[in-house]
Order: sequence, then structure tokens, then C-alpha cells
Amino acid sequence: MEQADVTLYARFAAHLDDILTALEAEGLLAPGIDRKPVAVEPPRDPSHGDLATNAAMVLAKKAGTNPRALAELLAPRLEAMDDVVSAEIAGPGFINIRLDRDVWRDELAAIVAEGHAYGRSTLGQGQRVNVEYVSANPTGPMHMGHCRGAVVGDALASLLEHAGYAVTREYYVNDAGAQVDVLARSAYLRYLEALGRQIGEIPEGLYRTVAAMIELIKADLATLGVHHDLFASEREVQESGAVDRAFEILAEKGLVYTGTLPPPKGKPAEDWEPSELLLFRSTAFGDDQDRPIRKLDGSWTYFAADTAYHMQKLEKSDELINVWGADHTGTVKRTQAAVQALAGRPALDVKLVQMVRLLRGGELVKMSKRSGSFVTLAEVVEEVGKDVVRFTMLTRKNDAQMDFDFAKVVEASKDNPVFYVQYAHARISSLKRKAVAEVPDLPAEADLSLLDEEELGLVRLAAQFPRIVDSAALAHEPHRIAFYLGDLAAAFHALWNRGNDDPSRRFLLVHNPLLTRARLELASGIGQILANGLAIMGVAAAEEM
RNA sequence: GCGCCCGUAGCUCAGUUGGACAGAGCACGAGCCUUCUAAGCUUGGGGUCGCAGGUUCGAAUCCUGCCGGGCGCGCCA
Repeated sequence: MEQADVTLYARFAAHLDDILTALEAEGLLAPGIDRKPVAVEPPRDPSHGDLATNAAMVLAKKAGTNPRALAELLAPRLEAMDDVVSAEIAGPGFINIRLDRDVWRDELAAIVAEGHAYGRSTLGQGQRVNVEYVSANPTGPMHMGHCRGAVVGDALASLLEHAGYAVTREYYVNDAGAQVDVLARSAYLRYLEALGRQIGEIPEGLYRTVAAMIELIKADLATLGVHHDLFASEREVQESGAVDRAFEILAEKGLVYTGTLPPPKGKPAEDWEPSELLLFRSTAFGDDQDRPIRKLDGSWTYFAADTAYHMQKLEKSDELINVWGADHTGTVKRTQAAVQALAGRPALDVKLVQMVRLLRGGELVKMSKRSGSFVTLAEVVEEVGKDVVRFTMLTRKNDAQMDFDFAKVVEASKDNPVFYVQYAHARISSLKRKAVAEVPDLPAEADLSLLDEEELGLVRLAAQFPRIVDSAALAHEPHRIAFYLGDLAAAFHALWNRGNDDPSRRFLLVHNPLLTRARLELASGIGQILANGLAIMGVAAAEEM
């Protein structure tokens, strides 16, 4: 696996760490202070410089001094570093660092040299993460309700891979239980009829029906570019004896008992009767109620099988992530409780994706399962394209409600981030083609000293990409990539538009091959970041539009 | 009744896990362009970050309590 070099920010953080160690050795700083909160970041306001650190503010209290005094100790040593032009104390104790311009020129060169590896990191250190997503019941083709989870899960998995985790993409097939059999059978037959196909011989039994449904689902997901490594079967989990094993473990920990649950709350329960059940003590981990393991008829509950399934995942992974629909809100705590009980630590994060409302020119598209008038995933992908669906699904936080308007998402305008980002990449691709074709004597090497302050500002934004990837991966929030790409595209377009008023600011200057070459390098670097970010999202980087 | 999520500009939403005067797009105001560097550009106005306390050098961000929305709450999956 290719890995990017240590980022600019990490490099300076390491230098800063050395300085702190030296101060300790010299007796100027109390030893043993936790340095975790120390950060080296780009300042919000670019006029403050290239880098800023909060070290003085964060450490002052424990060092028994005030931020200002500590900053005055640090600043001269930071200023003595290579590449540092100045280190000034500002505000409550920030240290603002200005770097030699060559740092950014070198960073641009690094972006171009590392290519698609730029932005990859070793943050995950090969830790094994299991991402479970989609996991729709195999009762019919994918509809739009499943779409967002599919994209969020897939992009999250890809994001974690870029950040150095070993990722497994998994789909949990709910193929156990009599009801699923009935549902699957009827839904499958109806689907075949709807397609006008000959039904022929009726599929025999649960297994074949479910298998056929899964093939349909895989095909639907493939149109979105979504592929799983593993399809785990609930039926197999139950038949393998994993459920017994899981609850033997939990019983040994004293977390299983026989008891009676209180009546359900919220709505009046006419048919409710108290009964003795085998229960899991999920309240020990923050759930509001203990959860049944066996039904009255002695069979396992869904929760019991799910617990065993998570145990299986834990055997192969260090961390688990489930991407679920918001209608599963109520089951999050019990599942996390089971995982914590089995793993000995909270190892499950659940991302709940909110509903997507389908609109067409502002009008709500009505969907009703009963009338069979739901909009399928395949239909939407066919109408607007895979890239538009994927990008749009990542323009909101997963837990925020979203509108998907067929008219707006295909609009070719600045309001549409999908278009705006792809257009930036296409524009750069077009520029590269034209430069080669139209500018004579284009040098092979770019002289980046020709880039001015404004152009280097764009590099500075591009150089934040590795940080964005890491922070998005840590937060399990792939949408951050989409927002960042929107910002980068906007900055690039703005610079490009300078050429409208001032032709000397254009990227392509037929009579100035040297400057054209330098600006071409800048554009290539931006294009590379856009491509790398889009790759995480699973969206094609358009060469032309 | 309980749990989870949310409340940021007129609208739709970001906000780098506690940082420096709270951001973007739309809409609104004012200029510019009519350009094969095309599907506009530049530039303004606009916010008690739901309310009230608390934690500390510092809070939209963390804690508590309210107000107001959404979702979910049986051995269903």
C-alpha cells in the first residue's frame, strides 16, 4: 500500500514536541505534562500566518505559569527552525507561524509527485474495522430508502481505507424467520411479474428465494458502485450455534437472567400480559430496559441473533460500525450494550441515516409501499446517474434530513455542488489538454517560484486535504470530504475567473510557456486533490462535461 | 412517561471534536461582463448560535434545567 509522507502539520507538530522536550530537559518546563491537547493547525484567518499552535495556552496551567510567559519561551525556538520566517504571539496565547514560501511550493510538488497517494495516511495503523451497511431485508429490489445508507456506508468504508484502516464491507441478510419466507416469496414473484418475465417453476423454499433476491440487490447496488466483501446470513448465524456461544459468555458474566419486563410504554397495550422471559441485562450498559433473548416459544429473538452476529464480527475486527436507517434508533443502545459486554469495551459506533424526501421541481414525489409506487434505486440511478446520486447523498450530515430534488441535482449551475466540483476537475483536465496543444515550448519542469501569493493560497487550501481525510475518518463522517471539495473547487474557480478581467492572470498564456507551465502545475495539484477526494466518495472525476 | 437526534442569516445548511471578530450557497442591494477562461464575475447589508445558568484563560461546541420540533419505544424484523 502506498502511503503519503507525513503531513506538513504533523512535521511541525513533531518539531514542537522536540522543543517541549528540550525545555523539560533544561528545567524550564515541568516534566510529564500531557501534550495530547497540543495542536498545530492552519489558522482560521489566513492573515494570521501559515500555522498556529495552541501549545502555550493548553500547557500553561499545568506548567504553573501563564500562557503568555510560556509562549515567549516557545516562540524564539520555533522561529529558529528551518523554513520558519516568524513566530508571533497573538491573542490569548496563540503562536502564529509564518513559513518560507518554498514550503508551499514543495507541498505542491509533493501533491503532484504522490498523485493518488496524497492524502492517504497511517492513522488507522492497520486496525481492522467492519462497516455494516444496507442490510435491507431481501424482500424486493432496492428503493430510495436504502440508497442513502448504501452511499454513506460505502464512502465511509472507503474513507477509512484511505486513512489506513483494514476495512471489511459487510451486509447482514435477515433471512431467518417464517415471515421473511412469506414476504420474500411473494415479493419475488411479484417482481418477476412486474418485469413481464415468465415465472416458470416456482422457486422452492426460502433458500432459493432469498438467494435470488440477494442477486437482485447486488445488481441494484452495483449500479451505484457499491460492493460488499461479505454477505452474512442470519439463518447461518442461528444454525451455527453462535447464539448459544454468545449467551454462554454473557451468562458467565452474570448478564443473563429470567425475569418479567414492565408493560410497553407510549401507547396503551390491550393485549399485553406479563410473562417470564430469558433476558439480557442491557441496563448495565445504559439501556433503559433489559432485552429478551428467547421468545415464549423458545426460539431466539432477533436481538439474540444480532448479538451473536456482532460477536462474529468482533472475532475478525477491532472496531465495528453499523450504518442503519433512523427507524432503528431504538435498537442502538441494546446492540451497543451487547457489544460492550462481549468486547469488554465500547467497540460499536452506529451511524443513523435520516430519511430522504424525493422531490421533483419542488413537488413531493409520493411513495407508498402498499400501492407499490415506490421509486426504486435503479430508476433514480438511471435518471440522474450514479455520480449525482452519490455526491448528493454526501452533502448532508448523515443524521440530518435531506431533500433530493430530481430537477436540482442535475442542474448545471453554481448552486449545485455536484456540478461545481466536477466542473472544476473537468476544467483542469481541459486546461491540461489545451496547454499541450496550444502552448509551444512548454518546459518539462515547472518553476514554482513563479507562483505568486494568491496562487500559493490555493496550495495552502489543497494541503489541508490530508487533515480533512484524517479528521473525517476519526469522526466517521464522509460528508466532510464533500464540503471540503466544494470549498476547494470554489477557490479554484475564483482564481480562474481572475483571468476574465485580467488576461495576464490566465492559466494558459500562449506567449509565456514558463508561467503557463508553473500554473499548469498548480492546476494539476488542485485537480489531483479533487480526484482523490472524489475517489473516496466513489464519484467519477469528469475529464470533460 | 422514557430514550436518541435536532434548534446557527429570511431560506437550505457547514462549523476542522474547546480556540482568535460565527461561515457558504440561495434570496436581497449595488456595480461589471455579453466573454468560446461556457453553463456568470466582483462587491455590500443581514445572526442575542432556541432560553437560563454552570465548568475555564476561552463555549455554537462540554454539563444541568427549561422551551420548541423530529424519530423511536412490546417476544416485530
